[in-house]
Amino acid sequence: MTQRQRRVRDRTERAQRIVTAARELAEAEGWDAVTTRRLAALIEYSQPVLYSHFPGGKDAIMAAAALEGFAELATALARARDGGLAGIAGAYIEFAVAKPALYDAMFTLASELRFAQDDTPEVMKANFAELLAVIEPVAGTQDAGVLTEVFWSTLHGLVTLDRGHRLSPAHRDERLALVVERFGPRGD
Amino acid sequence: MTQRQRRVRDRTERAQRIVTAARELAEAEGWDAVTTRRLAALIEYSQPVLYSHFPGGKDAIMAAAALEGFAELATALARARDGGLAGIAGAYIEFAVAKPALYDAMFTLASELRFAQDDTPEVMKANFAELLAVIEPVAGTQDAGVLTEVFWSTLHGLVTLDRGHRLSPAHRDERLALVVERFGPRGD
DNA sequence: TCCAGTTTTCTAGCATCGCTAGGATTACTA
DNA sequence: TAGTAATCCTAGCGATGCTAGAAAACTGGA
Repeated sequence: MTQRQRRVRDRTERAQRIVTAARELAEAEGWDAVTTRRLAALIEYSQPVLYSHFPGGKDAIMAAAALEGFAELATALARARDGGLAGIAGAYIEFAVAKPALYDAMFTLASELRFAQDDTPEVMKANFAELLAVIEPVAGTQDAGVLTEVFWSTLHGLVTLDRGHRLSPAHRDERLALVVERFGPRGD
Repeated sequence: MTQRQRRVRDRTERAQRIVTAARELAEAEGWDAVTTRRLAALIEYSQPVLYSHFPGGKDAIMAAAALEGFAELATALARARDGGLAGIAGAYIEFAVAKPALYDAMFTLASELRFAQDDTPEVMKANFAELLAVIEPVAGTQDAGVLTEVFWSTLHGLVTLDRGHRLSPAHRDERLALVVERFGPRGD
């Protein structure tokens, strides 16, 4: 029986190696360079092995990578909770800059993952909860949930537009300061 | 000589037909369905003809479509200038909802077009100018240019996250109202 | 009107992609 | 050790973007 346990352990290890290889390759050369053939070569197995682990194919591998990303982003945000608005906004942007391919998998290329659904994984909701925890104290009379959605949208927009060379690189810090000021407690 | 003129006119007309066909197909079935073979069939010419018009291939065709999009967005924003923050924000989101594939070509799939460069087309700058014109009166002591970048990021984030089913569909109007309130003139 | 020369267009094919069927190999069971 | 079951690989399918070289159409001067 212990042999059977070793076999399933080997399988999960290999699944992890696939996702890790995909992430590294994506960060190094972009998701377009992540082909099933290159992945198979990296883990030193043939192509169909990938499909025994991820029946959904390449999309499923990207979704698995994205799920890891959500978990990592959630812990990064939790660590920055004490920093208030500026802290959590900075942590969010820092994550997106440090792992751009992963961020893409999470938000722009995730055709499989859905938010605000019943089957939405907990790790995905955790990110929203972290943002909400920081927004709530400064929401005032406004709906904290909706305000969190807007706050999140601003961060996401800053990240994606900046990466697309749409924003002036010189004003990066200024933008962050403005976000903190605009989403801070109202003066009235 | 007039025959030569007719020939160049035919060529530009055909180039336009290519871009138009690409846009219609993209809005109907997404950019993945826009293949060079289907485009060639739609304009009733063979595949290589596309490359005589757009040496850059499919990416160049998407870039041409994106440029049309920037022009159309600029006029839509200009028309909404009198509506202030709420008007222009609503016009921006309405454009993105009405032409989602075009919006993707402009912002998420445009690997060729660059902002904030010397060779940035005027139509792309015009969009920023329209937003700036509305932000400027409410910027107060803050840098209007940077504030416009943040305001734009918020709109872009709302659009992309909403399309990715990341935001609650029920709160769409509430989010817009919150944006207008947060980016309006400060109360102090 | 006919015939070079130029331009335009098409046929055919290359390399690569995601993905899968079917056979071969290995490991487990009795 | 024979039979069964799980595992893996070879080979190939259809489709993609793109391109070389042949074929066709148009041009302008005898």
